Amino acid sequence: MTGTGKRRSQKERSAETSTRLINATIDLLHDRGLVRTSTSEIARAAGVSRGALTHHFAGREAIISASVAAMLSKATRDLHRFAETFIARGGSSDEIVDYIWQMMDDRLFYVTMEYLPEARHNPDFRAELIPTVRDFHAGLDAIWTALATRAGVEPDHARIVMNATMCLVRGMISQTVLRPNDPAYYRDMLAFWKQQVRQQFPIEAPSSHDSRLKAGAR
Amino acid sequence: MTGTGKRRSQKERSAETSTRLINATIDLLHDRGLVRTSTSEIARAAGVSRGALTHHFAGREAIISASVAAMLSKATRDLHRFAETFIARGGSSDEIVDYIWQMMDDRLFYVTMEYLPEARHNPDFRAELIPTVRDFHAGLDAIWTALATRAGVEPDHARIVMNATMCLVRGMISQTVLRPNDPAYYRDMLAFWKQQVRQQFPIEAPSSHDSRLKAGAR
DNA sequence: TCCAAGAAACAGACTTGATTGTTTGTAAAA
DNA sequence: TTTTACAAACAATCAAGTCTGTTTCTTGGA
Repeated sequence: MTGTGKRRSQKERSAETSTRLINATIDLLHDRGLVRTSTSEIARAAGVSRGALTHHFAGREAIISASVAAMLSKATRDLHRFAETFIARGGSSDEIVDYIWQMMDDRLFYVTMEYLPEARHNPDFRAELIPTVRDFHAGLDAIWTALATRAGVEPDHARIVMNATMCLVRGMISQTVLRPNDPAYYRDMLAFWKQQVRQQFPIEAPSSHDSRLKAGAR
Repeated sequence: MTGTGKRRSQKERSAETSTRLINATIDLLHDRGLVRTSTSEIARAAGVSRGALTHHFAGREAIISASVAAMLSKATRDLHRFAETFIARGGSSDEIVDYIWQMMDDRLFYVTMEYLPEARHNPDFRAELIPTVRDFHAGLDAIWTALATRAGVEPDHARIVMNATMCLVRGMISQTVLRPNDPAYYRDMLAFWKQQVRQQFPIEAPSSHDSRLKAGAR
């Protein structure tokens, strides 16, 4: 796909296999879970040998950690991109809640649930992740402070609402595991929350943007 | 401890070792995590042989599943006990939120985080848990419908607030993993939430009950 | 420009350690 | 004496790390 021609620089080869391995790792974390994600399975899913994996990553923990960091970095970039357009067009709080749900429901928090226990019990693993998580939250902050400024609300208060939103969504996705196949439940709860948030940021709706995003059907 | 005398019935012996094994399993799930909880470790922590474990439980999955179910059942019993006194004395919504936080922060949701990934990827394991989880939620319902009736609020609306509370707390405890040592953060968020819930149940505070429960310091 | 070392990227076999389920043996209660 | 509760050795599996070998690219001098 990428290298159609025969001759590729080592940097290109290296970068591609790294990416393939990392993508395969995220896929496996999501589809089969951390405990079922062995280095052999990763190599197989990436279409490379196990030797290639050990060449690029020091060990299992290293490739897991790198993959999670890559996923978080991507989410952070997306977040900043969203913040830009959001600020430019003066979006509503509903939009933010919808975006956060979409983002978290699109594998992000499912994968997070996989590695959280490991992060809890493995200090090295946790320490390596915390900076990336901080960056992610900085991205969130950019959006919410914009909303707060526009609504004339204390940034600290906006931050509480932001964090509550994140916690709520985390909890909702956690619940999908033992309460599956109930999209209406999650839709209604998100609707309730959007209404609560609206009350915290009393802004006149600038235009009727299409915020009819549905909570994913699980 | 339990059996000081020498001669005990087989039923007694059996029940005690079972309990010891289950308690040890919960302890290990909480302290070291699911992946680090081997059957040998469980037996060692329970002070019995691995043979005893295999005699009482069909395998690793069985003892994990039984232990989690036991933990949930205990939480459900506690919930019903709380509901009784809560209804009797006409407690406030703040009390409920505090109780839920306490309960979830007292190992319940930390252990839950350990097995959620397994439940997500292992249909048998999940299927065995769902009924117990349902009972647990029925216990919650008892409390919130009492509050709703007293406040003259739609039970369905109370249920949404209840579920949102559970989700929020789940998300908060999830976050403690990658945002540790910040008790003020969790305290403030819980305070914010209590205020939100209060607005949903407009009741005159019957008496100044002592609701100054602190969010656990993590 | 071409051609050798040399280095980097990859492939695959091998070793070791841990863990699970199984099985056989023993003590205690029915 | 028969069954139940427990103990401990055993066998098989599996995954992670290590190591050795092969291919592909890079580099520097003729």
